[in-house]
Amino acid sequence: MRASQFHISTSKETPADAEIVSHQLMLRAGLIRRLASGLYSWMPMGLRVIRKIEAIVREEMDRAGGVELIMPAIHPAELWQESGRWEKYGPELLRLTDRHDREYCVGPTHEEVITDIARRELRSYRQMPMNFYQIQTKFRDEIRPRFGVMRSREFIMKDAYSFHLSEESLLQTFDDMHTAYCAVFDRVGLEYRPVEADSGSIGGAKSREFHVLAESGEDALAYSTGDDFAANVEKAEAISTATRGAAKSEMVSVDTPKVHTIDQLTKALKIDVTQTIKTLLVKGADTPVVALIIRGDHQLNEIKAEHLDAVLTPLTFADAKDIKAAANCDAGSLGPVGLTIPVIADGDAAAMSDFVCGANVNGKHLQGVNWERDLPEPVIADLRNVVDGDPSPTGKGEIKIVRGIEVGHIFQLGTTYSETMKAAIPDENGDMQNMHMGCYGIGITRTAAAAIEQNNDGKGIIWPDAIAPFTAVISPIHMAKSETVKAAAEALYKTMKDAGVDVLFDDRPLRPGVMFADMELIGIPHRFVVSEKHIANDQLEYKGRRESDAEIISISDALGKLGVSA
RNA sequence: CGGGGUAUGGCGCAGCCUGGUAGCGCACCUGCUUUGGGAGCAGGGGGUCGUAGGUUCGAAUCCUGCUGCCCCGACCA
Repeated sequence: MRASQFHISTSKETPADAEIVSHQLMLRAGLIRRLASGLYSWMPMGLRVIRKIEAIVREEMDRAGGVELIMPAIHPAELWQESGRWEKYGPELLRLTDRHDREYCVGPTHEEVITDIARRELRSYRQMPMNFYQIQTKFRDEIRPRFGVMRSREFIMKDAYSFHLSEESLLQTFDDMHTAYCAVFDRVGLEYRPVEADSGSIGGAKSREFHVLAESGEDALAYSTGDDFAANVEKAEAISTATRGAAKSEMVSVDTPKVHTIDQLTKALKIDVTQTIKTLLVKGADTPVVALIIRGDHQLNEIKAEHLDAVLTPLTFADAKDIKAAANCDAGSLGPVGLTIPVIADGDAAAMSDFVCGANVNGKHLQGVNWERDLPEPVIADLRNVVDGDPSPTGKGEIKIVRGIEVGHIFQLGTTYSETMKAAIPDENGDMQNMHMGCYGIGITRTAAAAIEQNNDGKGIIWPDAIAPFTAVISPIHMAKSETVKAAAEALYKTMKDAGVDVLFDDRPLRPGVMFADMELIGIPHRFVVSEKHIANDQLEYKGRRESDAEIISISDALGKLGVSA
């Protein structure tokens, strides 16, 4: 591609409302342009990255036995009503009505549509297993789109759905997909980690997320130093090893005016945060509210809390009125002593003795509180986020926390959808069996952003070769003034094109500094500079995007730098 | 959804407090000079100052409504 015939649109200035580096660089490099909140155009330079990621995903999906199709972006409401998700999915589902007053939604995911296809198309166990996939634009009406294409409303996703006669077959495909996903992210060239995850609203049994490791990631991941355990913090089991000490103190009430937070409490009473507990009231499934107890320094894991039978789904914190009704005080003075509502405590909180908590009287806290003696033994459940240094749930090593960007997620759905949508198939004996399903997603556009998040420097993006918009750039110095430079650059361009290199020929009549800065911002991994200086010796200058210095090489060695031959 | 901020040329901003009819940098166009790390000089084009209303002789500026966008929050015990 000749730069003069392409569209390059770079900017020196960082857009004011872009927060994270990938968003800033995508805008500055002219990869994307914003149309409206959470809606982005992929400009020619950016689209090349998307196409390359798609190609890798497609190849690995095909290799793993996937079969590509494409489904509509707009879905009839009936299908979603049939699965029950028309009501369950909530406001993220963009609904619309056509001229005949029929209701539709813009597909945020395609379980309903594919299940409908499967129940019509798959009529014999002999056709199983089947793994359909598509690469397509999705829409989710996020409450708060941010970080550019990292969390946009419209985005490109590869979604695959597998159908099986048996659970064993599903497990096999799940493993195959795991392998395929690793192959994808290996090829894309990113540092990533597969982790155990909660399956969330989609439902189903087991799921695994693929995260690109990056400080700016929205997810916290826990891994073990002792073995290969890795899980999203949402999912990672907190192990309580503490044993309760004997009660040493009497329970006393102390005045704590204006103390509403754990931080204020530890300062006011000059105690360690690990002697305190937090009491959180949430709406209950059978009672108006339920009390959840965790140690003062721990954080409630909302996913774990939501999984408790006693807790209303979705998890909803009690409002001031509910709190007043249950404990006759404000939120800052809550404690478990004397409560008549269900009390569920995290393992570590239940193992405490002589602890401090709110007195359920505004401006008062209780010290020296002990389970059993001062209040009933609580129901014990895992309620908190794991923290750095926790023992690994596998019993080997301890937990470390890193941050990641979720770029892939694979689920075992089981028969959730096939049951509600009646997708059954006769087995060898002619008995109808609900299909077992799996689903597997990769955020194509998010992967591009994650790649930048992980690979950039002060000058701009540093694309991994596999997904760079162009693998190499030829930068001729003052080509307009030098026939020899022009001839040599043209010749090199032809050689590279003929060898199948995805090369950009920067034939724009620009000063060298401008060309270099542009290409470094855009992040082209390999640069070949053709100039009068070296041309007499049949040489040119090569520089890798990550390297600080250029090297002088023979023109005939240029292709070798890219690992290709003519 | 709650709170905060913001809206001025394609982009980034100043002007607003103290009302007098719009300016800077980048980008763009023309010319000359320059030419291996985002050139210099000269000239030029482009803005109903988000929108609707109000106050005023006069509104980018003051007031009100609306809308867009951004940030924070939705973990507080």
